[in-house]
Amino acid sequence: MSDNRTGTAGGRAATLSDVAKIAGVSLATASKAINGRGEVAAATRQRVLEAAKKISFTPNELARSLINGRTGTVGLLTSDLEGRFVIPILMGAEDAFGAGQVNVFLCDARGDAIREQHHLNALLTRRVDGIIVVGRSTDPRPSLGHNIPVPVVYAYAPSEDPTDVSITPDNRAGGRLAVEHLVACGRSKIAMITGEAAYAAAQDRAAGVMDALGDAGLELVGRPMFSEWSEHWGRDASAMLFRQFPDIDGIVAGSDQIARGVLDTMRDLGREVPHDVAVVSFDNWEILATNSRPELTSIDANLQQLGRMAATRIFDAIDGTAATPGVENLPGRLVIRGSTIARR
Amino acid sequence: MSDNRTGTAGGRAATLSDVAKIAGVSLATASKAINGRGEVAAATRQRVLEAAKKISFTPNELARSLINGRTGTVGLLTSDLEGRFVIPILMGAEDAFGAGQVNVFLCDARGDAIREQHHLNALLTRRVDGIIVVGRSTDPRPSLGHNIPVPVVYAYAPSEDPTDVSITPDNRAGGRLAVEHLVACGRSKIAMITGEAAYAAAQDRAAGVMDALGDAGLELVGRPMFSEWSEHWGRDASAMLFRQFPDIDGIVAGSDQIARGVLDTMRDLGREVPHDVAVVSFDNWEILATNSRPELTSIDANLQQLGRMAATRIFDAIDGTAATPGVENLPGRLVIRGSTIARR
DNA sequence: CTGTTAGCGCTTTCAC
DNA sequence: GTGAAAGCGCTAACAG
Repeated sequence: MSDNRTGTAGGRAATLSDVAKIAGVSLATASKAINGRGEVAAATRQRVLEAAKKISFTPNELARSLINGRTGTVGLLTSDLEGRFVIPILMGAEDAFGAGQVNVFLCDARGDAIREQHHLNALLTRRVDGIIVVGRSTDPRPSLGHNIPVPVVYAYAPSEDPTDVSITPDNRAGGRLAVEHLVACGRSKIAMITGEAAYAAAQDRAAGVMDALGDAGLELVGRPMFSEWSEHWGRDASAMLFRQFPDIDGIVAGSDQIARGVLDTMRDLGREVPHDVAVVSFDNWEILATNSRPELTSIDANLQQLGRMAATRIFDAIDGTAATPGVENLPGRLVIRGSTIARR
Repeated sequence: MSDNRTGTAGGRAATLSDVAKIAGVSLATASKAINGRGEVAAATRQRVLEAAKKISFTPNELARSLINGRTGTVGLLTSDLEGRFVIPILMGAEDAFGAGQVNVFLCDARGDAIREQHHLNALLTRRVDGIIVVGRSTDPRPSLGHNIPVPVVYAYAPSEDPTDVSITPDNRAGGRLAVEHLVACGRSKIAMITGEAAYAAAQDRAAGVMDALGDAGLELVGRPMFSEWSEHWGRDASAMLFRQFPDIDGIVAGSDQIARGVLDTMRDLGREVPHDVAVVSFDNWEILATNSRPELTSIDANLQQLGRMAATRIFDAIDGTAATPGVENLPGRLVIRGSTIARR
């Protein structure tokens, strides 16, 4: 049953010339037959394919890559330890490339510049066709520079260098979306509880909230409350807020985690969500958003699409279609659940 | 400033023969100098290195791999969509290999056997040195078979085939750990709320709980409650449970999510945690465990170590040290927080 | 239609 | 010490 030189462990892997020998043709013909290229007689092709199957020949992509200068691999360089952003982006990229067409090297730099450099070198040495850099916040990050021989796209965290290609969520538009939805739900006393003021995401979302409130002829109740991106802060801030402004009827939470905290406090305070207070948040992290009471209306950043777009940019750049440099802002989408509109 | 053939985009990448030409030496000498091999005169080596730097030469790993038969890459084949398990495992593997030494292809099969096969082929074609298969539950999964020319290790989900090498969390030991801790905290009326009975994780943890209760001369209050792995179920089940057995003083939750639900209900019922009821759960998913009131005592599966071990097994296999086939159970560790011992 | 030949970029004997 | 030459596995002209 077992051939003397199958592809199985132990013996060296079958090569194209093994196939050619067995099929009784030349190397070139075997190559053409296997790749469906050139004009090969049907019978010959058949013979070659059979030989290949017999010794379970697997073409060596390394050798191919060496010739055509393309490896069909892409590096994903990330500092997103939790994998919360990077996984959807990776999936989007795989989708865009086509499963199995392109493979992705995932490198976790753990927020360490030296480790990042190591990984970058390794990727270049492996001759990846392109690199997607995924940051862990939407704050601009240092550019890898322009000495990189392959296209680079920055996803989630844009590059500080405006001549790089970056794609990042449009948090300002997201902020607008949140408020417009609350207003559409008949709310007019709206407050905002969000994460650390140092984060661009916090600032951008707040700016969008302000924009939309202005457009609706409303004013924010109190000031945007910036602190931790945590449930604890959501609980504490909302307690504080309602002590001062008992008539609030809508809250924009800077993240699903914060919103979870807000819901807790509403419960403690005997305020019913969404009847008394409607809550909308950001991230649409399903594990948090769909397990609360009620479930959270949240703004999804469309990360999978972000990944697809990043992959497409890489592709275009490889094909010579230079992508327009600069930061592209990808709008999010509102996912409506029970925290703004009661289920029946 | 810019050289005519730097490694920058546009011109073709610098090759070793470019370096050799500039340094005025032969290809062979340049190779030796760059790799610190053979006896090369110090002055010559210096000259070569300078030439390399000048044109920013990056060795082509493909060519090297083609020669020595090793690529320094490993495939991580997963069906864990959320990345909750796979990311720590990936990090552990990177640690074991050494950052930048080995790169990891992350392939998401999305629970689809066909996609998995595609990815597997792609990995083999790329000549990875080994494959780590990461399942999304601890239930045994189908083997990839033994026709694979590189070592394969199954992590998290073991292979159904006992002649494969698998590493999986020891959930039974985890169940013991949970009960032993509750008992140490002085609890004796212990109940269990967990996820779907069809999951090995649910069964194994329950078995461990029973073991430890027996050892302590105790009996479980009621029967283990199996259903969804969700906060909702945690809330509902605990409400039901306390209606029937009001004197429960300890609960083992099958996951942090379930525990979160339990905490919610305790709050609604006016039971204080941990004073009236102590709660211990599984997964130690920090985002859930550290944001609840009180924070959750939880059993961490040591996934990062799991990844390290998987990587080590791969290494050993590559080096010819065949790993012992079979399933290895990795014990978890108890992380104590406020849900079992009150903070002061 | 098929085979011969020349590489892709690099390492590695083995002479000099 | 250094270099010439062979070859990793494959593709791409070009002849036959």
